[in-house]
Amino acid sequence: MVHNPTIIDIARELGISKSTVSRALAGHPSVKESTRKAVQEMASRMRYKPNYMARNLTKSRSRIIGVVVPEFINSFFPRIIIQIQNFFEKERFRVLITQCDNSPETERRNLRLLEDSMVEGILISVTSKGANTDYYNELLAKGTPIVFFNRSDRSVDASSVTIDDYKWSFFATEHLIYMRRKLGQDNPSIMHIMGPEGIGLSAGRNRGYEDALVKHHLTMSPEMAVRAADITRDEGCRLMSAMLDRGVLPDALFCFNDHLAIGAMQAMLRRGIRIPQQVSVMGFSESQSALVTVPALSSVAQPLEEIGKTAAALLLRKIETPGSESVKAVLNATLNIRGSSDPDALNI
Amino acid sequence: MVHNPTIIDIARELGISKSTVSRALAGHPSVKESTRKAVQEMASRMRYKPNYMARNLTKSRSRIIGVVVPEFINSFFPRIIIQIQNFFEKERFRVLITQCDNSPETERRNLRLLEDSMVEGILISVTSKGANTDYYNELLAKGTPIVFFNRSDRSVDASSVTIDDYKWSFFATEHLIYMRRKLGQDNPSIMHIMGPEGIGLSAGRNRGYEDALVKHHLTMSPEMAVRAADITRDEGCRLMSAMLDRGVLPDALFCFNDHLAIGAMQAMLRRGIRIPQQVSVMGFSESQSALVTVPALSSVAQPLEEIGKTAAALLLRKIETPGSESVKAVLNATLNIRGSSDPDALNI
DNA sequence: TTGAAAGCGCTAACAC
DNA sequence: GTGTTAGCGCTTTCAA
Repeated sequence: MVHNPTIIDIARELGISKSTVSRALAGHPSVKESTRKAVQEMASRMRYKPNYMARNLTKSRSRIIGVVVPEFINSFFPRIIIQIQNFFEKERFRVLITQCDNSPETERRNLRLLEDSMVEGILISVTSKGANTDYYNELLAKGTPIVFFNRSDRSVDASSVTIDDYKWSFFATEHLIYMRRKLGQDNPSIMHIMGPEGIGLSAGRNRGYEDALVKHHLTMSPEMAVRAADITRDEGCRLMSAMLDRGVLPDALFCFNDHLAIGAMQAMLRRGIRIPQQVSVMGFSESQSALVTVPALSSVAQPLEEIGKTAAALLLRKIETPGSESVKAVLNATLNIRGSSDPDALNI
Repeated sequence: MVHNPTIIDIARELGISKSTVSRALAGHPSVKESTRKAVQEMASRMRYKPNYMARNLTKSRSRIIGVVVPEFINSFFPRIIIQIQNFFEKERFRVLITQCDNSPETERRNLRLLEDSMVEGILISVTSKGANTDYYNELLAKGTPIVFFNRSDRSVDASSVTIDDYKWSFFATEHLIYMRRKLGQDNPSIMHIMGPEGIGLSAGRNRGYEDALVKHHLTMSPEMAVRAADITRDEGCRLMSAMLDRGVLPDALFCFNDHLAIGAMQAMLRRGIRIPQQVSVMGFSESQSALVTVPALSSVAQPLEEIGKTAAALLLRKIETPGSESVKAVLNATLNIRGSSDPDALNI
């Protein structure tokens, strides 16, 4: 490794002191125009690069922010992360990304890694409800701001950016009811594949489903709401197959997410069940595969860009204004109606 | 922000010098057992955390390695990155991940970011052929090791981890030929949607396709090999539609990647063309959606875990043994035969 | 086995 | 305007 030039080298070369070089480089107003010019020229001539470790040490700042997500195999979190990176690149912060394979233990390890890396703030989507609440609070108490996005820990006093899962789940279910009634089924049976207990969002989405049934005076049979162990395609396939094996065919199906919905669709299509004619299907939080299935999968799309930007902006504010109050931002989602629930959209 | 305890605090508390504390914490053998114990206890009692910026400054190391990928919307790169992170977590390195939206300019910005971050090494999958060769060489000359993975810049003298795109593309094409001949078509027409010129891999995959045709004495009509502008589903759909509009229906289709293949399949299915009965389809580099399409898409699967681990290990070696020679690792891939090319696999 | 002292590269009072 | 000096928190000679 070649020795990188430092401000001392520049100073020596120019016969001035390193403080002046430092000030000149920092654009400090008290530096004479001519010397500033000279310093800058010499700096670029010597290919000088500031040593950010030294700079950060003196300022005792790291200019790093940390991100923790449950996974990044699906495009969901990566799309948000891109926004976060774009935002912080402009602010001259580095972004340290960690993912925890849906494991709360790994999430904890990741938080520790970020803490050890002296990040100035953390953006996190919680992996498992309540598992690391103590750590979030500890970090906050230490003065490290945290902003939750998508999956928040509501028991923690921090900013968050989410959508109203209850509301959109309600709308999604309502849409399914409308579609079946349009076909003349006054009392359609609506099945729901619930998300795992560990995911905080599951409860809200489940309540939305239930309340939609209540509003439309539909009977709520417990066997129609089944709990998923994870949120994969295989699990959706397994649960739907089990239901069909019991000889039950619902009129519509609302799933916690797209992967479960796609698996369930595959299980049905394999048995010759026609979608959406016999069963209307609706997923949640728009996956990449939603447009690949046949028919295309209806889903609730979240404003990923806005989530990322908003969360980043909220975090920056906390970093720059330590005492500032927390904001719970609730963004709007979109109901993307496609062929899996609406016969009129089949050609799309 | 509360003042974090430093080794000075520990030293004062114990009435010893900070050098001793430093040595005790570093596990230096010359420290008396009893003082080492005392220091460690005090350290954990005070919740001491080493300031890595200070430590790195003195050692002039960053313990950060950088990763540059073209995108991480698809699961391909994230799966590799996870391996890289796991590997380097054990080695107590932080991993700085950047993605460049398939833009060579952004790739350059990312490299600069990594350079400014004083990373000790870089793992990169090249976005656009030749665009930043000068920068790679510059970094190498400066002493920053680089390891290419998946998409390498062959003109640069550095380690790389890839698969033999030519070979697997050849096999994939051959498989299509076999399948059509099995159906009695002695001279099947095999269409190829080539990757963009900018992607270095395109050439190798294209040669594999061509040579397979040659080997099997099939005529190679230039109109059967069309160039994709990008590697998206939409582009695949567009190109296939154009082909069909010209009244041409190939017997088989080999695509640069899965997304193009899926788009092309959609274009065909929409017009009632039957896959694999009328047209056999084969993608490349296994996407998440390959199992979601109906029929499921045949594809060439790359050993993502091994790619990640190998690349990480090669980089670490370069970091630890600066002079060590470069290694061009070529890993094995797998032909995943599914319903889109093989009628016998339709039920899978 | 330990302490004193120098220094990693930079910033920021405080002088002049 | 610019130089001097004193750190930021840690490691590492060199002495003792």
